[in-house]
Amino acid sequence: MSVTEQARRAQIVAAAIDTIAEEGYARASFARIARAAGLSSTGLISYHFASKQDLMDEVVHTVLGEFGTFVTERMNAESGPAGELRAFIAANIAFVKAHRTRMLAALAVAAGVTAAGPDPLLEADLRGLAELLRAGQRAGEFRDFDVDVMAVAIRSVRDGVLTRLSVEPDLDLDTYTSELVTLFELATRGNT
Amino acid sequence: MSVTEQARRAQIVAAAIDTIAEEGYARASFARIARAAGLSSTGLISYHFASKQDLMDEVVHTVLGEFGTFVTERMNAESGPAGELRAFIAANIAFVKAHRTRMLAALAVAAGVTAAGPDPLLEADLRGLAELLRAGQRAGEFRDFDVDVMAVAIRSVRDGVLTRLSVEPDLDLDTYTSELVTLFELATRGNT
Amino acid sequence: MSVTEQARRAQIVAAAIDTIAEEGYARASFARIARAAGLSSTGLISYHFASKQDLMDEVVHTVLGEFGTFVTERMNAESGPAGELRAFIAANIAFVKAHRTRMLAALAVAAGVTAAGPDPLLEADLRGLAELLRAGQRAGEFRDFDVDVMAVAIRSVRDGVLTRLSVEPDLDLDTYTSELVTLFELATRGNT
Amino acid sequence: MSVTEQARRAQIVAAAIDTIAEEGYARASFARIARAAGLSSTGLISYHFASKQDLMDEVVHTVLGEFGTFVTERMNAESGPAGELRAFIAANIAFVKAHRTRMLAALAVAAGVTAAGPDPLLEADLRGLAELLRAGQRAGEFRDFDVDVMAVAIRSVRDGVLTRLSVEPDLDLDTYTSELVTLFELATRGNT
DNA sequence: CATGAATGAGATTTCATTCAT
DNA sequence: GATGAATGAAATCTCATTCAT
Repeated sequence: MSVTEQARRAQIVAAAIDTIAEEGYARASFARIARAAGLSSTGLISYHFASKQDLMDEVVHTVLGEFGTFVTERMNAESGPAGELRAFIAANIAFVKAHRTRMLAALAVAAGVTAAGPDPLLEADLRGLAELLRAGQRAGEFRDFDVDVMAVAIRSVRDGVLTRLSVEPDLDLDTYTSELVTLFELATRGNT
Repeated sequence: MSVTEQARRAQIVAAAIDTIAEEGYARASFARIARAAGLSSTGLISYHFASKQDLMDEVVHTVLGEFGTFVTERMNAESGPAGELRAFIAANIAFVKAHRTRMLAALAVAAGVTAAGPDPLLEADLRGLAELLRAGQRAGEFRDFDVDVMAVAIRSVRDGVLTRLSVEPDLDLDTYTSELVTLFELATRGNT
Repeated sequence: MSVTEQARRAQIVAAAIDTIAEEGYARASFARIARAAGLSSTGLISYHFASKQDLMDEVVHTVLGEFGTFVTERMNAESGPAGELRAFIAANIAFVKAHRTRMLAALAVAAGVTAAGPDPLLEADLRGLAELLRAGQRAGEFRDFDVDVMAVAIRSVRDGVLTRLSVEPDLDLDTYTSELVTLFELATRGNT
Repeated sequence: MSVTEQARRAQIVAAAIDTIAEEGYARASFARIARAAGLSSTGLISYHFASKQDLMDEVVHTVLGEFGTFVTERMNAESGPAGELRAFIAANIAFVKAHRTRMLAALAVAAGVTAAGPDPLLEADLRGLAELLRAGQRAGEFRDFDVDVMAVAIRSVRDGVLTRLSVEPDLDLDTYTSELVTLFELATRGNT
């Protein structure tokens, strides 16, 4: 592949990422991507990519490639699993912080997680969860963590299990239940 | 709103849920929903719902309403925040287990979480994470949890933070980093 | 199927026939057919026909249906194979005479015979053949037929064999050679 | 025109013939022809041919040139119109036998005869015609020819007249009717 | 001469929505 | 309330042709 071709592909991929991040995956049509890239025609995208799927594959590959490099570097700086896990989590968030739109675009394509507007019902749920956690802290049953972060974590895991289930339909949900109950018990319990 | 009207709306919402669950959100067009509902025209959907957004709002409202009732009932059976949290987590998964497709449909609309096929890169990531956890268990640094569940949990939280970020762009990611590092340290560390 | 629907389909089929006849099969796009039918959008064609193939199938079916009825009626008026064959040939040409464009459109779709412009080389060929036939008449070897008709017939059979060959690749061409040589010998030889 | 230029044109024409023969005229795009020719760009075709029509003209010219030479040689070996006609018919089929794809490609372009799949309606027609002929043979009205060949011949002439009509719209169809009726009467009648 | 890149028109098809009956 | 028909915009993809290098 020539250097010009590579540059064009990269330019189109970048425009696709921006478009997905700004307008959502569903609205990331060739027309919008071409406009974002300053191309004269959607035909040019078809010229460089065999299909829309091909373009989206490259979007995912590009971002997850950067992401993987970023995370791996930070994990290698640590020794021992516990340190590596700390590094993994921190690096994940650090990458998200630095490349929010890129990462959102990649997940929108690969994991089907799109940036939906704040749904009132889901927000209420989250607030209710935070209140429960705060009550637990006041009662001395929970340690002193950030209740909003914990609420997001709990709900994220719920959603993550659901998504996982669509990939692996035969998941043993009883195991998930007991494991996750234990997980958050350990993560929340007071020091007593 | 008349009884007939309510019944029709419910019928259409049910068909929409089925269609989203079976064909995915992107393919849930009025034509397919009408076919699933046994309606003779897509015009009937437009007659009963102001717009597609309106229908989708009702889809979310319906399922999350059922979900809320289900979870709240199980939480009320417990007393004390710790018990309620356990009940919350267990009830979440129990509902998912019982109403997988309904819940997937609701999340597809509300949270933009669609059932994407298993992306090779993401699967590899998950396996790598599981291996790290297993290594930590062998080294005695981690307790004896199910590594697959924990890996899903960790990644889910990463994705959840990202999604949260698109709703609340000014999230304090440094707090998230330290809180989540602590969360998973407590959740994974050995008994020593 | 409602009467309105039938009428619309018939109107679209008629417009398709006209368009194919006037502009050729290759140029008979939905846009041109819609324009010919006075429709507001190509979407209406897609609304009434599942695909372009579906429309074209109906074009063929419609015309060949009319054609079949026409020919069969005239053949039934005769008794005995020789009379029926005469009726068949005459009816064929009579139908072509009356419904030239319809028949051309049907053949364009079904048999891949499109109205090509007069190619100089093919025209020269035809003239050469006519001259040969005229020479034979002058020499008394051939009977007194219309040389242009005979030339068209001979060439048509050649093309027909070729087309047939693409449908039935294992055709026994040696049989075809001897049979056709005999056929045209009988058809052309003088009365001596 | 330089030798190189001639070679390139010939190469492209050959690739066009192959592509038309293998994929059909409608699918013989510059992209496919370039690929078949092993060219790196469709631009090269445009460089050597003024337009697609120009290329197709050369396709026809090339094949019909070879064809003409082949047929003329065999006709010259005969003396007298009747022998020449025999030679013409035999040579036509012999060329078709030897260069089926080339000839099909040329006719696809020049005469609009493309290799269409076997249309059920047309096949039924042909079988009906063959049965009529066989009935005539059994009744002693027809001589002992191959009914399939005769059926193909009769239908080919009908199609040929139709095609002819699109080139020469003022054809005298009454003459055609009587001439063709006579032609096939002579070609089919029994020896009585 | 050859190449790869670019162009813009045009293809079929799907879609949410509107409207007369 | 329900139906079928119609609308027009927008989608992806293919195409012949042009042009700078």
